[in-house]
Amino acid sequence: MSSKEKILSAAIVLFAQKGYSGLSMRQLALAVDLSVAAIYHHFPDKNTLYLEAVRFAFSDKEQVFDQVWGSDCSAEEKLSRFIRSFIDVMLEDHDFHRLMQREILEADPERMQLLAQGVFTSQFCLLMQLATELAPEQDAHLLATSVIGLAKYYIEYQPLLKYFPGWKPEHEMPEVIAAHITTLLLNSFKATTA
Amino acid sequence: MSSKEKILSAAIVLFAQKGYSGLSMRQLALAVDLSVAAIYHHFPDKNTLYLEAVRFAFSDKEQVFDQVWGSDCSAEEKLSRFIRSFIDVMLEDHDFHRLMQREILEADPERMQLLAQGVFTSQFCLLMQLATELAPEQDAHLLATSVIGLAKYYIEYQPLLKYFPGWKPEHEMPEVIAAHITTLLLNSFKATTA
DNA sequence: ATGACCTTACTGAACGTTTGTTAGGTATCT
DNA sequence: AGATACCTAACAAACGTTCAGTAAGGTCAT
Repeated sequence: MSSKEKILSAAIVLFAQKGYSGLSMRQLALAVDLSVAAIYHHFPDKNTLYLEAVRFAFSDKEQVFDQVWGSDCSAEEKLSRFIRSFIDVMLEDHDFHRLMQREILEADPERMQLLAQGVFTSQFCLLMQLATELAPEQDAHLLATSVIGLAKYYIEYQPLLKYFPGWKPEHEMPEVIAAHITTLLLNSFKATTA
Repeated sequence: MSSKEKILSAAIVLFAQKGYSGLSMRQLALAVDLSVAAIYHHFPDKNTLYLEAVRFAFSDKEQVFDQVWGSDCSAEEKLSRFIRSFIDVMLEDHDFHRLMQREILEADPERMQLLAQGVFTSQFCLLMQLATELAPEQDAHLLATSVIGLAKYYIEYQPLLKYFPGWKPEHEMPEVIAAHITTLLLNSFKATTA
């Protein structure tokens, strides 16, 4: 792995942990065992380093779900598998998830557009297509958003949810969350088509 | 309004915008038209100022939904009203919402516990109770989470969602979002009890 | 009523540290 | 010789924090 890549992947982790202004160039330099000036040899300034780190983190997240869409099973089964894969990815790659949360918080319009069109569009379209298949007379965009929203919320708010009454350890298990969301959605679709 | 309150309410807005390390004491002092030392007269240091600001922001959010729970209508209608109120509050008090997002990102266990038990527990319990009423054989905690998760996601991810294909301006209207979520959930409940 | 005294709310200036960034120099490899 | 990858050392600016001082307001004995 080249120094530049080492810097980028360390930056992803640290920016995700501490945020843009929370991470100093010296801390990053220390983490990759280089001098500060060495970082400035590879990147013109902190801001473009951050942008490149974000782009780097998002670069290989596109084709994770190919096995889901490729499999030839029922639409219901596809939804179930997508939800499960989505939760797994988000739980696995925690840094990616937190970096994304920070980007959403920042909500810079230009970067939002880049993120949407450059990274997630194809997945979102496939999900909308699946939604249309399952509930033809409903708004596909709203439905696709609901699917992702349900899954994302369970993961993002885990640290808070565990302090609410009625919480059980199983509420943090991917298969339990996935099963709950899937049945919730499929039940809803069943009612609308009936 | 006292100087202390003026500092706190300005801090809420600015911490929500820039994050903890993104806001300097000098910037805050400038915003409230006081000297930096004046702030230190009211608060021992930046960290406790932040904590007090968070507590201040969350302090009067408890009894917003009293009219929802107080009204004597069907459980379905109550769910519909709660979702609508929840979305309205989150859209209205944007600073509160962003500050909460930042707190979740930080995910400090002690503060999560404080937030959960001190601020949101009663609302969450009422929502769980409603969920049990609507779908007795399902996990109330998971259901309550789903309700909030659906609503929150639509608001948090608005800046991103608008760049996906199939987006329409109406997807940002509170009544449209609320209606979609409500029917989605009620349909699901209908299927499970049938 | 007045001067002494304490508290409260603030100010300007400074403390030492950390920040992003750069200049100049040194190896290593083509 | 020139490009590449790195270093140490320094820069000004901004950072959180503190200190000494001041002006205003209330309290209280005289």
